Amino acid sequence: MSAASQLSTISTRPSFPPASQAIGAFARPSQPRDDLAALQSIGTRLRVRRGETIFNEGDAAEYSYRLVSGSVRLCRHRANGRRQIARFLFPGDLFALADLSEHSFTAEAVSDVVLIAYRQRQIAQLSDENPAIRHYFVKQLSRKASEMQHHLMVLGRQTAKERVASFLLALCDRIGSEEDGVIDVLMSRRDMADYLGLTLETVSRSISELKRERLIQAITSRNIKLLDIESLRALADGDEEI
Amino acid sequence: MSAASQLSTISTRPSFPPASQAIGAFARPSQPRDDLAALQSIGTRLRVRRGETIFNEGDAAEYSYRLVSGSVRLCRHRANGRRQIARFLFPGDLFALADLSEHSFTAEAVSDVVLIAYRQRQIAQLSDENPAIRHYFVKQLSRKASEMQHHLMVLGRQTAKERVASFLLALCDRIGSEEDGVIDVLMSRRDMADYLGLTLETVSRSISELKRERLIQAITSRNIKLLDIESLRALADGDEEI
DNA sequence: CGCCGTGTTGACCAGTTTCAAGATTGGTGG
DNA sequence: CCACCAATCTTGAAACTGGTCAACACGGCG
Repeated sequence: MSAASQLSTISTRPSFPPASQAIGAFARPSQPRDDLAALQSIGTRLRVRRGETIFNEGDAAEYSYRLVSGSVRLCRHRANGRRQIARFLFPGDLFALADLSEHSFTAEAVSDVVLIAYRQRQIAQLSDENPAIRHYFVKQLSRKASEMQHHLMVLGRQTAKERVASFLLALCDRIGSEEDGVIDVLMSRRDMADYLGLTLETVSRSISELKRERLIQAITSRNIKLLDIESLRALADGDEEI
Repeated sequence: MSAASQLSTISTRPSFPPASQAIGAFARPSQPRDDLAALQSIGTRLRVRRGETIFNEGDAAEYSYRLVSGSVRLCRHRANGRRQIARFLFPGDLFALADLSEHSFTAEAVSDVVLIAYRQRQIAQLSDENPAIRHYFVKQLSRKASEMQHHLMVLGRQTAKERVASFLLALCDRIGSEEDGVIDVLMSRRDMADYLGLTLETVSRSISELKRERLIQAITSRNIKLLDIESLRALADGDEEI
C-alpha cells in the first residue's frame, strides 16, 4: 500500500539546507556537524507524489526519514472522518525517528516530495556508536517537543484569527523568502484547518480578515505576503489590543 | 524563587510503581529493568507543596526529575493570563529529560508531591555510558510524543464532552483503582479546563451531563467513579451514536 | 470553452464562553 | 463539635465565536 514499499536502493548524498535560527512551530532543524556525515551514506532516496501516503499509523516502523524537498504532513485519522495534523515537515526535517515498534501517525505528501529513508536498525546502531549523532538526535527530539507544546497552546488557547496568524508566521520563519516575507503555501486550506483545529471555511475567513486589516496580502491563494509582521506577532501572542 | 533551590542532599532509593499496560494520554511509564538501578543512587529527594512552582519556563535546566508521589502539571503561561497545561505527571514519570539548555515549560505541583532531582550532567553521562538506560530514556520520549499527539487530537477535533470523557478515561487508566473505576481527581476544574482547552464552567457542565447520562457518578467533586467505561470510550473515540 | 478542484462568502445555527448568582466543600478557630 | 470563611464547584441566561450548509468565484487544464 504505502510508498515505502517502493524503496529503491539508489544511495545519495543529499545537501543540507542552509543554517538559520528561528523560533515557533516550524523552526529550522539544527545542523548536524561534519562528523555526522555517516548519516548521509546509508540512506535510500525516495520520491512520493502529492497526496500519496508514505506510511500509515500502525505500520511496522522499519524506516526513519529525512525530508529533502517538498512538505509532508503527519496526521491521525479517526473513524468518523475527523483528522488532526500534528506536524508539517519541511526540507531538512527528520521524522519517525522515535517510532519504536510501529508508526504512531500517518505520513502523507503535501506536495511532490523527495526523502531519504534510513533503516531503523542502522539509525539505532549509528546512535549507539556515535555520541555526536546521538546528541544530534536528542536535540531534534527536544526541538520537536517544544514545537508540539507551542502547538498545544495554539489549539487550546487561541482564537481562529490568532491561530492563522501563528501559522503564517511559523511558515514565514521556516520557508519565507528572505526579507520580503513572501511565503509559498504548499498546503490546502483543509490542511491548514486540520492543523489548526478549525474548519476550512473559518481558515479562509480569517485570512480574508487579515487581508482587510492589511496585515497580509495574497498574491494568489497559495502565495501570501506578510505585510506587518510586528502586528501579526502581537496578534499571535494574544496581546490585548495591538 | 523556584522550589528547586531548596534541593537537599538526602539521597534515596525510591520504589518504582507496579508495572501495567495502558494506552491513552496518561499511560504508565515502562519499567526500567534491574540494570537501570544506577539511576536510583544519584538523585536528590525533594518535597514540594500544592501550588508551588518546581521550575519556570526559561529557567536554566540544571536538573531532570522523577515524580515519586502526587501530581505535577507542565504548563505555559501567557502575558494575557491564558494558560495551557501540556501534561499531567504521575508517580513514576520522568520530566524535563530533554530540556537541553533551558526548561521549555513551567512545572507546578498539583498536590503535595515528592520527587527526585537528577543533575542533567549525570543523566547525560549515565546515558552515554549505559545503553540500557539510554534505550529506556528513548522509550520514555517516544511514549511522551505519542501522548502529545493524542492530546493534539483531543484539542483540535473533540467536543467538550468528548474531551472530558477522554480525560477521565486516561486518568482511570493511569491512577484508577483496580476493577471499580474509581478515580481520585487531584486537579481542580480549572486545571482540567486548562489541559483540555476549555473553561472551568464548561468542564463542570460536561461532568454534570455525564452524571445525568449515568456514565459516571461523583462521590465528591474530586472523587469520581466511571460507571460505563464502554460508552465513555465510544464517546471519547467520537463514534457517531453510542 | 467548459469542467473540476479549490477557495471565498453568506445566512443561519449550535456549542462554548462570559458574566453572575448560589451551592458545596474543606479548613480554622471559637 | 460546630460555626464561619474562603475556595471551589455548579448552574443559569445572554452573548459570541466558530461550525454547517449552500451558493458562487476563481484558475488551471483538457
